[in-house]
Amino acid sequence: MTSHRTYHHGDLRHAVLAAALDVIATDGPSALSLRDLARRAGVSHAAPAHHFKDRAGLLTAIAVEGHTLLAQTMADTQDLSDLGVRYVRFATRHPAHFQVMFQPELLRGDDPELVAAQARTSRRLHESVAAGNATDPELAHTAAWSLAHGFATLLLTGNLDHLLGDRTPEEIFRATVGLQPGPRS
Amino acid sequence: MTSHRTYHHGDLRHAVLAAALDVIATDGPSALSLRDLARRAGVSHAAPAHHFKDRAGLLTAIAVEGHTLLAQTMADTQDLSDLGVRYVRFATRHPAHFQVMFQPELLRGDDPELVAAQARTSRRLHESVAAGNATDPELAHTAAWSLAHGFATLLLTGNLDHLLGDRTPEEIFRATVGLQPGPRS
DNA sequence: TGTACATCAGTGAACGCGCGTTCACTGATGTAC
DNA sequence: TGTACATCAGTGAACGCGCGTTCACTGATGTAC
Repeated sequence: MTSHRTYHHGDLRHAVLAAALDVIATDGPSALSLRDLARRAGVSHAAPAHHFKDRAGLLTAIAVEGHTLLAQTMADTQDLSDLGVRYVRFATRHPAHFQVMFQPELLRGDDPELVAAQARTSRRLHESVAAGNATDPELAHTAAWSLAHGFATLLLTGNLDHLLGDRTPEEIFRATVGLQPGPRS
Repeated sequence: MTSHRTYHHGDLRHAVLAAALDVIATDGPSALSLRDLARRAGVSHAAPAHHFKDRAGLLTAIAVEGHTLLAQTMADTQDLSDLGVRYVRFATRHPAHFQVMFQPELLRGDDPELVAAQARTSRRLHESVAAGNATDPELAHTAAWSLAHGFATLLLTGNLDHLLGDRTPEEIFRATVGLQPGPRS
């Protein structure tokens, strides 16, 4: 309700990102259009291109942000199943980011910021697995990642709705992991 | 190269479905357009609507087919980790189906054929878990499904490419499951 | 403190494009008698 | 075996729409002197 319209938006980049996350969380990435985001941000239709060249640029920016958030969420723990819980937490808190960052065909795979952000997440995951001292760290890594990723994906696509009573997704995941112990050492 | 153009295509429904699967496997479901599929099938642009009212109708048909194929692939086994291997096999053999069938916002959720097909798959999964005699079948079911689904998803999005040497995805999954034994009985 | 200039962020009109949808039609096929 | 009619599958012209992109522009901000 800022009635004194300024010519400059002030923080259009963030406004467009926020609108995009909103659209993605509701209708998926395919529903995105730069014109629509401009409309939502109350700005002329050509303005967003100023900040993110095009759709792929915008989605890549979201993926970069997502990797940063994920790496943060997963910091400060060496426990493998706790890492999984945090992975699921990230997915529920940032569903739009999660949905975008693992769909390479939506992104500019060669973007240097993206490459760096992906590397940071990946390193974080590998560190914790290495600390677990498994016989085959690579497979342990894949198993842990698959389990958390599958749970998060099924959850976000509504395929686990029947489990959601009064428990949070994280609690359910914790219980699930309890049944499915980490790799034999 | 059938030069004698007939007015009636003969099997336009299948031709459109095949073209759609091709597009989805290459560029994802968002790249689908009925006009493009008509073009690929060599038919006028309004023809596909005759068979599948619209995009959602087409994708729902694909999801139904996918569930039927998945249920077939998973038939004839009671072993839980074998079930997972078959799940992964299905995903690699029918990547387009797999991509579509778990994205509810693309589908007509109330389509009776779809509901029935989903129920068949779900029943198949639950039967095998029940045979496993776990303390909490519901969680064992979720764990097994998450693991297989996560692996398949990461694989199809190219996030496990670094593991693919001369081994097939199924072999890698088998090794992964070996490290991650089923629920304690 | 004031002025001149460069840079940056956003505007708005215009364009061409591919899309879904509608609609009157036509050719092919199946069925009744 | 032949004819008449209904039904079905596909055609092609037309429409309106939202999109991305381009481009000359204008208002706001920052900096040098």
